[in-house]
Parts: sequence; structure tokens; C-alpha cells
Amino acid sequence: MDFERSLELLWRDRGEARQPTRGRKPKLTLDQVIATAVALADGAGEATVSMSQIAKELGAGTMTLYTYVPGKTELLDLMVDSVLAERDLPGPGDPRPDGWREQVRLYADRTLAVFRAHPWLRSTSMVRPVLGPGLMAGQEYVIAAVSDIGLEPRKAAAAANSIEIYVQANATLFAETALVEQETGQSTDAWWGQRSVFWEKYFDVERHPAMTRIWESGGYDADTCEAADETFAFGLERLLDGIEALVTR
Amino acid sequence: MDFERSLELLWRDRGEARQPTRGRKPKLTLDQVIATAVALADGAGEATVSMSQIAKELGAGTMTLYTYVPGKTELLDLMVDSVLAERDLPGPGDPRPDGWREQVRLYADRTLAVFRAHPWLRSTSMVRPVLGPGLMAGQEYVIAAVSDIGLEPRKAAAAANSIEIYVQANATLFAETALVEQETGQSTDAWWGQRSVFWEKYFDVERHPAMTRIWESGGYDADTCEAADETFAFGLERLLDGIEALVTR
DNA sequence: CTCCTTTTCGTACGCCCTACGGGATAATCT
DNA sequence: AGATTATCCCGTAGGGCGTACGAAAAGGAG
Repeated sequence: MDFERSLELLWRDRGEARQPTRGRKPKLTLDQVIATAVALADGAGEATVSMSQIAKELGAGTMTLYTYVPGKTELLDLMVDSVLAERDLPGPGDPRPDGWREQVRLYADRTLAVFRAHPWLRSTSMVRPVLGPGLMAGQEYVIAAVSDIGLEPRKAAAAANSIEIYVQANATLFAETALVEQETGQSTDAWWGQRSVFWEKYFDVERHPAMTRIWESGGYDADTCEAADETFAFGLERLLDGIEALVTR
Repeated sequence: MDFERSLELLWRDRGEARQPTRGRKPKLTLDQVIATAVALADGAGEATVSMSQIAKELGAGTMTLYTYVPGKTELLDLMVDSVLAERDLPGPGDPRPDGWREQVRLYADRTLAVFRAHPWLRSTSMVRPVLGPGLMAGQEYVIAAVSDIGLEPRKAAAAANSIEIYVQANATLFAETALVEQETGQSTDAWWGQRSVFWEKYFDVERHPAMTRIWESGGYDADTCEAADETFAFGLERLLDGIEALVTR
């Protein structure tokens, strides 16, 4: 099986190294490859880095990478898990904030920070996830936080999942914002400004009365970045309110 | 400006057609191109369809497409807005469900259905969105629903946005599920089954006590598809609870 | 030194998007 | 009518990409 190879690579810390005793010495390490790929992806505004770019940066031939990694997909998985681990969330037994809400907020903040720092996480999916240490640590942390409040197991799982989905969705938005700003060199506000023609020539007030009302009463006064932060915080608090209400009542 | 061209194409129904009076007659129409692209993207498990595939399907040369559409990006925007319009949500004045919660549910159901039917929507972004009729109709509908409950404008905007984000995030998950199942020919449950090695060889119970506890008490008993539906509904209801609580209290 | 294992990497294939520009076609002008 | 002009069609070519293949290099074991 091919995914067993992936698992070995993801969990390479654990277990016996089992290095080959004969044959040519490798000129790189897996961690070097991953780190270089991450650095390159961070720097370049591009959504993806090509194998040849990574190889060139490492001073190696393109095909050399394929001895360290089965293919580009797997390398991407390794990159993802590697930066998710950067969140460095408290493990079991480690000290953590008081109260489940505060714990969830820590998760959200760290996750958002990672997505902002590594915008290419945008394309990361939660179906068929990476199954590496970085992701698992996050899952464990959120479930532990939610478990504190005394929901029945099935609901606890659903609550943890919906929190993770909401957080990742917003993190993805921030990542995307960072990405297009990097790619196009144009701030989101500038983008909207350039699109003012739309409001003048195409937006039909009669077809969009509710939007117009909110607009006129100042509901959209805020630059885009501020608004996004506000929306995220608002939604998260409402979600947590809703979850809490199941228990306290 | 190039995006003015995009706007013209997106809102081609409105406004004067202004057809050219001289020159060779076009052999295709824009709608044909979009429809073919959508059909092809739906059918092929692929995340993206290539211009040459679309052209071949239409019996035209690849470059012919570029007289109808500035580039692939713009075609994708047109595809996205075209299927978003399929939701066919009630416009201002049209009859709609009673109660804002029921209205939001309609939005959620329709949006989910569209994402399921067109899995390639997965890569659609909400930052710098399409600004076409399909998207705007959705925005208007949600804001109208939320406006009913009497939040102050700024909070109403935040509430509408967080609902949209939550719904789209889940829709994206369903789309992704459909996509990989189509691509790999392997159901998500089968995928997890194949990954049982992970739980046996790598999952460390001591590092993940909370997950283990939920697991043992039956929190994860449900096939993946069922669980996803359940999680989505649960989270949406909690979010709506939280929003409602701001007003009723 | 020879054998065997392992790593290195050049070449080649097939796919992608699209800039360019010459040819085809149709309405209008002279 | 013929010429002009606007529009659409599309073949070619260029520069990407990921990676299968296989030959060559390098180092330990016998």
C-alpha cells in the first residue's frame, strides 16, 4: 500500500529509523525537503510550488526529490501536517487556559495564525485528512475542550466538528486573502474600490432591498479586513453560545 | 479594464445586447460554452476541465473559445455564477417559508444541493467573489432573512456572513467528498477502512485520551456520510440559536 | 576488486494555458 | 460590382508542469 509509506513519513519521529547500511549516502534529509518547500511556498505568492523549484533551491536535480517523497501530493501532505504542528497546542496534562470557551479561542487563534502565515493551506481539505501528528493534536485538543462541558458523546463529537469546520473555513478565508494580495499585489480594499463600477452600473436596488437597507444604515462601514475579523469572532461566539445553551438550560 | 468585460458577461441578460452588425457569424453562443463546460466538469471527476476538452466537445478549435471568454479564469467565474443561480431562491416579493430559521434552512439546503451536484465548486472562494446575479441573489436572500429578527445593522451583516461562511464550508466538504469519490472510485468509508492500519500502528491512546473516550462511548458510530449531515445540521442550529439569543433575551 | 544496494538526475512524454497571426466570412461603403 | 472593414475561426508554437524510466555514480560488504 502506498499510504503506509505516507504514514511512515508523517510519523517518522516515532519508531525505529532502520537506516540502510549500504549504498550511496543521501545528500538531503526529508525535513530539509519539507522545510524548503514550505519556505518557498510561503515566499512565492503562488498557490503551489513546483518540484523543480524546490529542487533548484536545494541544489539538486528535480528527480532526486522522488527518493525522499513518493510524489507531489504526499509532499504537500507532509507540508500541511508540519505547519499544523506549529500550533503547538497543549497536549494532555499540559497547562491550558481556564474554561472551555477560552480553550476553544486558543485553538482558533493558533489555527488562524498558521493559516495566515502559510496561505497555501487554503487548499487543505478536512475530508480524508492528513492523519499526521499535527492534525491529530488539534483534534484531540478541541475534543478535550468540548468534553469538559458534559454533552453526550455523539453531540460532543458533532460540536467539536462544527467548531473545527467553522474555524477552518474562516482561516481559509484569511489565507485566501493573504494569497491573492501576495499574488496580485493589490489589497482587498483596492480591489473593491476598483469594482465600484459594479455598484453604479449593475447593482439593482430594487432587486436587493435588504442589502441596500443594511448598506444605508451603515452595516458595511468597516474596511474589509476589520469586517472579516469581526464576522469571525461574532460567528464563533454565537456558535459557542448555542452549544453552551444545550447544557446550562 | 478587464473586469468590466467580466461584468458584461456575467450580467449579459441585462442591458442592450449591442450585437455586431458586420463580420462573420459566431458559430457558438456564450451560454453554450458555459453549459458545456459545466456539463463536462460535472461528468469528469476532474477538479478542472481543460479548454481543449471543452472545445472538442463543442466541435470547435481550442482557440475559438477565446472569442467568447477572455480566459479560463473568467470562464470559471461564469460557470460558478451560473450554477449558483440554479438555487433559484425567492427574490424580493416572492413567497418564502415562514420564519427566519426556516428561510435560512432553505438557503442551506439549496446551496448544499448545488455544491453536491457540481463538486468543482469546491475551489470557489468568498473573498473577492464573483459579483454575478447568482451570488447576489443568495446574499440578498440571507440578509433579508436575518434582517427580520431585529438586529442592529452591523450585527445583522456579521450574522448573515457567518451563516454564509458556515454553510459554504459545509457545502465545500460535501462537494469535496463527491469529488474524491468520483476521482478515486473509492467511498469515504472504504477509505477509512483502508486506513485502519493507522489506528493500530500509529494512533497513541495516551496522547489522545479525549478522542479515545469519545470513541469508546460510541461518539463516532455512524458512517461518515451520516455523520457529516448530522454535524452540519447540529452546527447550523447552534449557530442560529446563538444568533436568536441575542434578540429574545 | 567485485558485488550489491542505494541515491542521483538527464531525458522524454504528455498534458496544460494562451500569444500570435493568417485565413475565412459577412455586412457596408464606394 | 469590387473594396473595405469588422468579426470570428483556429493551427502553431512556446513555456509550464508532474513524473516514468533507466543509466550512471557512490559507498559498504564480501
